[in-house]
Amino acid sequence: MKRKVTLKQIAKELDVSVSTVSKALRNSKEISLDTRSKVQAFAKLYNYRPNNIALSLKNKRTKTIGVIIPEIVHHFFSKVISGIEKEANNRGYNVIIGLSNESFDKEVINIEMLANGSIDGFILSVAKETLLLQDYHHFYETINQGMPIVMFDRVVNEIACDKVVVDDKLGSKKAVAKLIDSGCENIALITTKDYVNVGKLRTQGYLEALEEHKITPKSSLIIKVEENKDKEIEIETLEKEISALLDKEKSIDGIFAVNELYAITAMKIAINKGYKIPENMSIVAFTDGVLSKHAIPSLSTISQHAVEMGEKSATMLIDKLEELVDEEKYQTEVINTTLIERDTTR
Amino acid sequence: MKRKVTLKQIAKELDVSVSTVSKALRNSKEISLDTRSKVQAFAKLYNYRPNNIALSLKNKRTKTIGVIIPEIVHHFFSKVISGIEKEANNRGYNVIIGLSNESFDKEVINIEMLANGSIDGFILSVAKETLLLQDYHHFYETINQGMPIVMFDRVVNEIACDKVVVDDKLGSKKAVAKLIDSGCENIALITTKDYVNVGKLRTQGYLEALEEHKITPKSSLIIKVEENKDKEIEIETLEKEISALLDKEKSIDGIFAVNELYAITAMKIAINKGYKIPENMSIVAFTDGVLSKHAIPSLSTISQHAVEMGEKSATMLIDKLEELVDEEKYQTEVINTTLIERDTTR
DNA sequence: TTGTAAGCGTTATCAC
DNA sequence: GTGATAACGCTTACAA
Repeated sequence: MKRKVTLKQIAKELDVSVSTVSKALRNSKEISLDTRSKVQAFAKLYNYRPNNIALSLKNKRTKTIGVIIPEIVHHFFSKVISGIEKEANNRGYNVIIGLSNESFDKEVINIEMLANGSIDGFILSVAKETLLLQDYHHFYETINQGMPIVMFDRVVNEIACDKVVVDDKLGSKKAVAKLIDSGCENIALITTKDYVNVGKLRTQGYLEALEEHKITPKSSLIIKVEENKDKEIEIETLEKEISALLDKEKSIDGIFAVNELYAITAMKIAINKGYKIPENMSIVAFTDGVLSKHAIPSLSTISQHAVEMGEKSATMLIDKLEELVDEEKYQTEVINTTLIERDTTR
Repeated sequence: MKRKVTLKQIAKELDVSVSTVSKALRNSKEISLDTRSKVQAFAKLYNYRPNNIALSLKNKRTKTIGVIIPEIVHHFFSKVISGIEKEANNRGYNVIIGLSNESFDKEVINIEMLANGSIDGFILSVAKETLLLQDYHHFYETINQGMPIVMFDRVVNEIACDKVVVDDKLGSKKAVAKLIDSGCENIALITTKDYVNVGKLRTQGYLEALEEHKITPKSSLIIKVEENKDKEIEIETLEKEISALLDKEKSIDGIFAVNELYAITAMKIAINKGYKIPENMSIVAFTDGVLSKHAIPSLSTISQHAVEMGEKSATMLIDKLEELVDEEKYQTEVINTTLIERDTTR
């Protein structure tokens, strides 16, 4: 086993000084061509690679980005990460991942763990619990220490930092408009409670779309799901609510759900109840993922372009780190949504 | 903006030496109680946190694990990561992610990037291209430098390192046995080409299960999918093959597919052709994921316990890093598979 | 009880 | 053209 070789060892072996080796390897013309080639040959032979940690300490930058997300077993977030990773790697950065599991404490711990020199900046999406508690001290502290943050998707408006978001309201409007255009007149909404920002915005989009088309929203057509750590329970509860809704409101001919899973759940129940999709029931979901694509029938969705969100977040962060952009100026990038028409709409 | 405070600054401020501060913070009783509390109070006030990079350099360990996987937008891999992350965090380690995108070059680059001091050890699943090229020099070099590797799922048998695998053959046998037990007599197999190890093993399991039940395998019932970087094309091609197969072999009453997507694809076509599932067509997939769970009807699968694989991998790596286990002794952990019976089997 | 100095691996500055 | 030295932030053996 040959341990990693260091400058010191090369210097000793070749009987020159460490600084000579260092310069020779960077091909400095301070050093004679003779020495240079000798050193370089030796380094190559022993497969010398500079130690990143030493470089980080010296340069006060690690060339790595910290990413904190609520969960990773989630199509949207893993897509965002793949976007971040792609852009980061292109620009010579590594990516270190922390999971908050939607917990405030884990988010704080993860941030503290990474903020002590391990990374140059954060890209993150805020945990639900944090949003609920509205305790943002860890973000403020990080920013105060001069470490830049880019928030994506679940952002905190009042914090001064770069942000990458989707136009949730507009996305919803597109979805609902599609349903209306294809002839739906009684469109149900399946959304989350309002404290999750995106749920709130998507609900607004639904309402506005109806109003713009002179349709009076009826609260009896809206289900607001209480989220549960145990998804099974959440979905079971939702199933009952949907079933009751469809039994009571026979006129429903369209459903807009704020995420794939709610939409799939609704579709399953509708199919069981004998609805023909999309003939007498159309469905659109926010958030495009594998589930929608491979469902039978495949679901029409609003795509959030997650990969693009990741890329954009990384670009913004790295630009700031490399001072290509004014340190004090914060931007909010809005990523477009697109309607993907598949088999649940006419 | 208050930049991060260092030992040096505290020392200067309090007019003591750096080492006194260092010791005081670690509550060494070498230092007078008076000084200790003074230093600790000051450190607390200024929210002092030791710089991880400096510690890493000093200790020659970073307390971070490098994970290299083929893709992250993939239920199995993201589950494994969540397992790794959980165990790593419990033991005070961070996780840094590299994606190979199934490419040999990207795998090599990622490993080289991280192997230069950034991490203490690797957990990885080998890229398909690497498997195909059978060029493993980057693994050998890493191990030679004294950096431990744990391979999971897609492993290279000939490399001496710890491994965590699933018993693919046995898992397949369970799946096929289930089909046979529930009355299927003509079971089709949808698998990958043999160079992907898991595809090969799963095929073997299928064959053995048939033989053990005195059923003669028929090659006409087997589809070997040519994988394609463009999944769309891969699936389109597969759709045609399945359709042709079902048209030709009317007696098929069961399908075993080596992954979810192949199974879903088969199911879609079978449904279109008027088969009733599971009444006259049963389906089981290897690999449990969201797709299976939420498909309509929901798919019976063989679960690989991905989270457990991740946890186990992390445990093995960290045990080795912390020398709780013999450095020279390599183990292969086999994770059990379980049959999850849902609505596509009787 | 406190401080000095060396060392982790690297690079930049300056002296020879 | 080469090398000694200091510095990045921290710990620790040893000296005072």
